[in-house]
Amino acid sequence: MRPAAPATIKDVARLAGCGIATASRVLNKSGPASTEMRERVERAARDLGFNFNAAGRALQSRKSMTIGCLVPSLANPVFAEAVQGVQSELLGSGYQLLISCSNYDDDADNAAITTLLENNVDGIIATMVAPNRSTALMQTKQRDIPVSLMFHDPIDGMVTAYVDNFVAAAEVARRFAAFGHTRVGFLALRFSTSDRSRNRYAGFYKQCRTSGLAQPSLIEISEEDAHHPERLAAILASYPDVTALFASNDFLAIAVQKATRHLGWQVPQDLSVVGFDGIEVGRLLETPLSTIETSPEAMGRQAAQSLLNALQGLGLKQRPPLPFSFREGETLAAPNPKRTDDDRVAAQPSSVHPAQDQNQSRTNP
Amino acid sequence: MRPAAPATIKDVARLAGCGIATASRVLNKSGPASTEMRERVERAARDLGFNFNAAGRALQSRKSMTIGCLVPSLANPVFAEAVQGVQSELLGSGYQLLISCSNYDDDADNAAITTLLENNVDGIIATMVAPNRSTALMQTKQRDIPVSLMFHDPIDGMVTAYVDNFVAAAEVARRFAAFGHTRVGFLALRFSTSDRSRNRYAGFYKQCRTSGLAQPSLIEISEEDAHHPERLAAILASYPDVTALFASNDFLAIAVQKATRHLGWQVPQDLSVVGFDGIEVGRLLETPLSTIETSPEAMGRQAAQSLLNALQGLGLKQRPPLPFSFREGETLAAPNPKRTDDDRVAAQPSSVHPAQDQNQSRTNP
DNA sequence: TATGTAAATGGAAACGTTTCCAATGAGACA
DNA sequence: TGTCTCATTGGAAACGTTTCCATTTACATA
Repeated sequence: MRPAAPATIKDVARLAGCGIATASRVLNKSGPASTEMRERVERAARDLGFNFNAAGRALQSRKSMTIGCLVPSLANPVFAEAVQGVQSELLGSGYQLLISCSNYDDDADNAAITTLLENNVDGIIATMVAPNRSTALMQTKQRDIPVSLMFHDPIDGMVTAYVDNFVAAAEVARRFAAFGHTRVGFLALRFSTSDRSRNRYAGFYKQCRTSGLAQPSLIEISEEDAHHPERLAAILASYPDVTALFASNDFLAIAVQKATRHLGWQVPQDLSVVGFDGIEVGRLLETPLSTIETSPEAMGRQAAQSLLNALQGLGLKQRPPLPFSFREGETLAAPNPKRTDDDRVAAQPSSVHPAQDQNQSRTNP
Repeated sequence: MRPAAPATIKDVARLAGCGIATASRVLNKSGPASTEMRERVERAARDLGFNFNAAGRALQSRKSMTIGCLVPSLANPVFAEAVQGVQSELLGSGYQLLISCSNYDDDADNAAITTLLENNVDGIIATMVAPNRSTALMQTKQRDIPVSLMFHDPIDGMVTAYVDNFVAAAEVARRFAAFGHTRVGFLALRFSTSDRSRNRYAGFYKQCRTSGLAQPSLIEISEEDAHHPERLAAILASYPDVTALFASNDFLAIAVQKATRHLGWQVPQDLSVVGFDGIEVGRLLETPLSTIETSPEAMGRQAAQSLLNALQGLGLKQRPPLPFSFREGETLAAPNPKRTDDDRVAAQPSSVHPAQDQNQSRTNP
């Protein structure tokens, strides 16, 4: 037998012996109905296994009951957890989650937003490469579709769920100073395309100066470098005077720990490392990672809450930044006075990082 | 000014000076049209910034161009990566991804499937607690909606993208035997609710017997235990004769490494540990994890491919299991002959795991 | 020129829902 | 009994699209 077409509200009305309008009112509890009619309709719906057809509803009500969510990648647990947070916040709300990933690509970002818009999403939650200059995002204003960002610091009056990257990064500089470090560095992966990374550097830089540290070295590396400990080791070796490194995310910080072993350095004796994000695995390392602990899930939840409020007509309101905390870990300590720079330079591998010069760029914020 | 209602195909037709049907044919390239008409319509569409309305389309065509995806949780990178694989495979296909998470809850699983069905998804990709006895999943048959599972071994003729857990786990037993271990254990988190975990144990158990090892100890722990190294340590200490442990996933294996430090044991000298999944962070540990390496992303891709094929009317076909490999790592070695059991027992902390008895259950597959 | 064929085109129905509005009926009050 | 109210109820339009089918047009052939 061929798949029986699902029952429609018409079928329910016919079985209940009433008009379609009445059936709709009963099933939606959206209007008056006698007790008897109510019972007849509900019974009919139950008997037929009736379910609303979302398309019909969406067409008529001009609401898709769907929320679009765009993140760079789900392979990054930070974003995956955020989406998880969004998802769980949306759970009882009746809204469904439409997902898109950009793989950190600006064009893909815009294409994804456009697609979401074509799918009539009622709202959008996004983390993008450049939300401030996304043409696609402009259209949301025109169409009056609320947008709630995640991770981004506030820009252009867009509402966002975030931790204050500037302030958090400054905290790291303060800790470095407290331990007596003077030459420090900032390690970033996608510095040019990540406003978060740039804000972290800015806050770090500012506080370094305030605390009397030397201007921090900005070390930008490629994905390739990050995945090859020996390459990363060579890069690190080319900054022999840096005694503490702030990595713009935990994965980078973990990669640094791994790379230092290639150099025969000890963390934190020879090099202190602090990460950002506070991913769970950082705790499990033999030397637990010192890091800025954030809650991506909370960001997802807050973004979802803001959006739901807006969708209820309560307005889209910016909330204060989410809290972060410094997780002590064991990768931050005072610089080792016994080891001289020469010792460390001597331990450096013979192969020098080929792109070393480019990577030594020291940019001001 | 209030948000301008988006242009409809009617507007396009009017501006192009043709019938709606013609406009539709041109825009969809679904029928004949003169070159001149084609130009007029396309120009009108461009000028109006026309986009199809998904709801109207879905209603008429009875296709939502939407695929539902249900996973236990996105906080687990294994599933997050799988979804990422699904997502990227779907990218150019015109299908959108609707996401749901069950948090490993059977009822939530069924509720989620029902919701997806109500949203008229054209197909479903899922990893569930118990797909074989999901009543909601039955409905997909009735409505002729293709379903493609991920991670599950084949059951009930359902199509699934998976690695052969039984065979992969047997490989671990073989490696244990090759290194000369005789007393081994299997550590599981959600043994009773995870068919994957059970299949891994079954394969492991079988091969242990075949290779002449003692019957492996089945050690089932709670989420709580896994997060508290001292608790896990106490549990491990209660299996003093076990020299090699197969953890049913990498996180557990990493937790074990961490817990052993509480006992003063060295991995792999005092205890060999092998994980399952092959998550990236395993590589970054000071002692890189030995594990069965799989590709969740590939599973997601394959599941999506199968579904897309089915959606094109090519039929839903089971494909052979995806490959896995044994990642050497450094947490598997020969048992240390110098350390006696007594030594190790002596190192065990005084506090004994309270639920120890229950956890010592040794079940046959 | 008349006829036939194929290509191009448009009208209109249908998809499933919500909701406006008019119609019905019952009870209350004078 | 006759009006008036108010609660129920149902008809029908509208949402934006696709597609069947009929009509028109152009052109080639007899």
